[in-house]
Amino acid sequence: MMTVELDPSVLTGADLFDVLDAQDRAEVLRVGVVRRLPQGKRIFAQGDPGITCHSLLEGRVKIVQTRPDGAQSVIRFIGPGEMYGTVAALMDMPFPADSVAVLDSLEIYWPVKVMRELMTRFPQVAIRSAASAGHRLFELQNRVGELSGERVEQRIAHALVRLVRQAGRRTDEGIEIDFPITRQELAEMAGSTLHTVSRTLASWDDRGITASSRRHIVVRKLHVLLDMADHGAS
Amino acid sequence: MMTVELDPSVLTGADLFDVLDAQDRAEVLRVGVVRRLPQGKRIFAQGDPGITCHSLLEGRVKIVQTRPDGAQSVIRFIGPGEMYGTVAALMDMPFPADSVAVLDSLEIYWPVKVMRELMTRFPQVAIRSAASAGHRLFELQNRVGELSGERVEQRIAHALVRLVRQAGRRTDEGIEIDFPITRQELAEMAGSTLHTVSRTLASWDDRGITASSRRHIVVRKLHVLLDMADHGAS
DNA sequence: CGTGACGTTGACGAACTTCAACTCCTGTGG
DNA sequence: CCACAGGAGTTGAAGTTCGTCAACGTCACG
Repeated sequence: MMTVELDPSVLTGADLFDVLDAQDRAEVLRVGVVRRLPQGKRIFAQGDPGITCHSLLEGRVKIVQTRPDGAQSVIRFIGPGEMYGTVAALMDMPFPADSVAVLDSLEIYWPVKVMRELMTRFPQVAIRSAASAGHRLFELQNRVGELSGERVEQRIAHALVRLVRQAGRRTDEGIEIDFPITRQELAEMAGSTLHTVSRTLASWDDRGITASSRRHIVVRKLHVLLDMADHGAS
Repeated sequence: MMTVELDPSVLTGADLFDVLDAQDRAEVLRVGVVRRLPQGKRIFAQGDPGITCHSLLEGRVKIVQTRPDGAQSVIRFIGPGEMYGTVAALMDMPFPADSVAVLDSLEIYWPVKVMRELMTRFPQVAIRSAASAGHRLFELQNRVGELSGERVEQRIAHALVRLVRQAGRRTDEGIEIDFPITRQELAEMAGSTLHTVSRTLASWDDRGITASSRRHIVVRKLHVLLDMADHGAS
């Protein structure tokens, strides 16, 4: 494992730590371990004991659940500044899903024991962490609602809207998803198959709603997507 | 609104408060409002500002999400001793779903301001609350996985297993769901329709797996149900 | 004893998945 | 620099699951 030189500013964007001043951030950094994650690297595995809390510094990580029959679903994508694995670790439970780097990435992690100390010393960190868990709770509640009633096209629209919010970058072509994503992954977000996603994107491309290519999606007409997401209007 | 005479022991079963001694529990009770909930009463509505934290003392409450097209999904059922509405309130957000009493029930609630004070004075209450939110997070994550790949029968099996764990009562006939539940509600838990649930239960009844009647379900062969839930074996 | 809410059952077909065969990139090693 | 291997994507056709429509039972309660 290599050690990487970093100055405290790398934690600036992190939800959990931007409430701290530079000195405290330096302290938080000092007690964590920074490491590179090559693309495809599995950071932790579903079922492993949750003994580490992670925060992404650069790149992109996906959280994937595998079911007994082997089918996978993408629970969420993690961007720079987001924490993951934290809830399981703090609750002393096994990780409920795998986490995999989808890009060459950089993370910092702490043994849960250390994170607990940090949270005691810096209660704002604990509060932020709880708030983030709360938001995820609501988001999952919405997803349960979506998955249990909506048609596939609508669910794919929802998934894509979510990606736009989380990883959308404005360009003159429209809003671009800023990391490479496959149809398979989009299917695993929407609870569908890569075939159906492929057909759906093809149709949206035809209608000028999106412009998609290999592992790359640009949303050209977000309003249409939003419409589909909550009316189901085609 | 009527006031109800209660002694502190009513909070004994409550996850959140059984860490407190009798005196502290009495204090917690004193600052809350106890009220009866007739069957069908809506306690709070999706979109309402979350300004109250609730705990069920007796009866049964369902948390239901309504989507723009009018379709509903049952997010969870609340039993005695469970909290609800708390996460939204503490996060100062609108309630993300309706809550409705499915039986004549009894609840206690606190303005969120008061709950925050209680949590400051009794940090164990805050810790319990966070742990409970964490468990719900994992449960929802699993449900997302289930809803996005599994076949209907398997999803209904999951829903029923969940009900057994939460509201199962051993009888000599098998394990009985201890509150009245309609096929419609089971369908809304499993992301299906009352028709499919009706057919599925009929088939299970034939095979001796369950014994269902009007708003009433007894599970006779839990192992078969568990098998179906995670193998998909029929 | 009538009026709703709840439940059942059959027929039908749309929506998707599954299967299969092909194409097109992209990176790698000879 | 080219060949080729494997990942990613496309597209048609076949097959199934399940939702939808419709009509009818039945239980509970006033």
